[in-house]
Amino acid sequence: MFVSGATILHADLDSFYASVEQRDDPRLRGRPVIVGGGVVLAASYEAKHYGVRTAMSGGRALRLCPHAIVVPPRMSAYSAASKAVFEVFRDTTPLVEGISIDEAFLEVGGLRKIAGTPEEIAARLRAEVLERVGLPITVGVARTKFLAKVASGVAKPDGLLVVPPDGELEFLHPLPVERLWGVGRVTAEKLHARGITTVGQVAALAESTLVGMLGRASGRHLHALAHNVDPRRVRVGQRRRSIGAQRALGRSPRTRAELEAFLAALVDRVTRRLRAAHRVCRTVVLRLRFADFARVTRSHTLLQSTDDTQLVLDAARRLLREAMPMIDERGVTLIGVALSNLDRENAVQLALPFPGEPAGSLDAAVDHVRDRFGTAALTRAALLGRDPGISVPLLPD
DNA sequence: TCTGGGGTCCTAGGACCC
DNA sequence: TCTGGGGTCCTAGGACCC
Repeated sequence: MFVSGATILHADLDSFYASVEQRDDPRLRGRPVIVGGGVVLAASYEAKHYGVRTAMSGGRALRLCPHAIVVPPRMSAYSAASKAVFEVFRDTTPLVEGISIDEAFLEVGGLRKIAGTPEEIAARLRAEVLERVGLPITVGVARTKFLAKVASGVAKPDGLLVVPPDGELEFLHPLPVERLWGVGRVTAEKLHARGITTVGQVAALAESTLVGMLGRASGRHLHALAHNVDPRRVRVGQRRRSIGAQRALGRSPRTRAELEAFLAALVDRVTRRLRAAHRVCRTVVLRLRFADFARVTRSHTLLQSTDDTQLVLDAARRLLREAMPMIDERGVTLIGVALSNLDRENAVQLALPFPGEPAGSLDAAVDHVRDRFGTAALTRAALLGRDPGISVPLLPD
């Protein structure tokens, strides 16, 4: 069925973590609440009124709002609240695309006959989230995802805003460029430097001009958004593309042994999550941050996908060892591990008679590849085997 | 301002293939 | 010995989002 009109909802919980805290502790209601410690993870609207913002340092936040109440985060409570809210989403429509712990897109275009107009559905959704979970939520309704997201941002907090299809550019063009999804500090500064502050001014530029300023992808993206061109559908069942964990270390120097212990704990955490999700990874990424806040990554792609703690740890240790000179020189303040290239098998593994079972010998795997996929696949497999200690002969065509 | 933890996507160069 | 075009994969870095 072809659906037109403003049928996409963007539902976004307001100051999510802080709202959960205010819900669970009546003494916090109506008062400025900051969730976090070193940095602000979330701030209630009472705190935002004083200029407190997410990701701000705790010290600065308390200078802006000295009487704020600081509470430590309770991730399991937020996770449970998120699950309950997503249940309400899925009771509203099967077409739910989660974006993060506290926001989602909902397609409601097919529900007009049974559930009413998108605006009616959105109003009911807000009432149900409040009644069933006890949290305020803002909903933007528009014809495109991007515009629905902009609408919810403008309607916050605790609001509902519908952008009618015949009023899209009138709504969009007066807004500041920072409202565009994908425009952060760096891009905003580049635009400001050329005197561009509104979406309308961006829309007046040629795509080639924007590409010249911001690069190909960003330029095209921004050009499309400024003209409200966004053909993306609401998609269910989007899978995660990486899984990571990290730990801030403070400024005190760390020994190699301490770093290895942190690394092992991180690898244990991410591989547990990997297995719980029934996924496998092929690339292990070590993340480091130094005292001057510069960041680097070092990565290694395994010959075969795995969910094994020890194999991932071996790779992570090797990366850490190679990075030690850099760490000794600059001092490390954060260590992290990410697993990516999820569920990407390679030719050798595909060719094994029993996928997941270790090959008896690499020679056997090589024979399988040649027999079943031909020599081209074998050379590809050989490339993947450039790991130290593993040699696969490169055969001529 | 002195900074957490979890993600996504894009770019660019080198190595290699057909 | 020098020459092409189109493509994939890996690695590293960066901007951005919540």
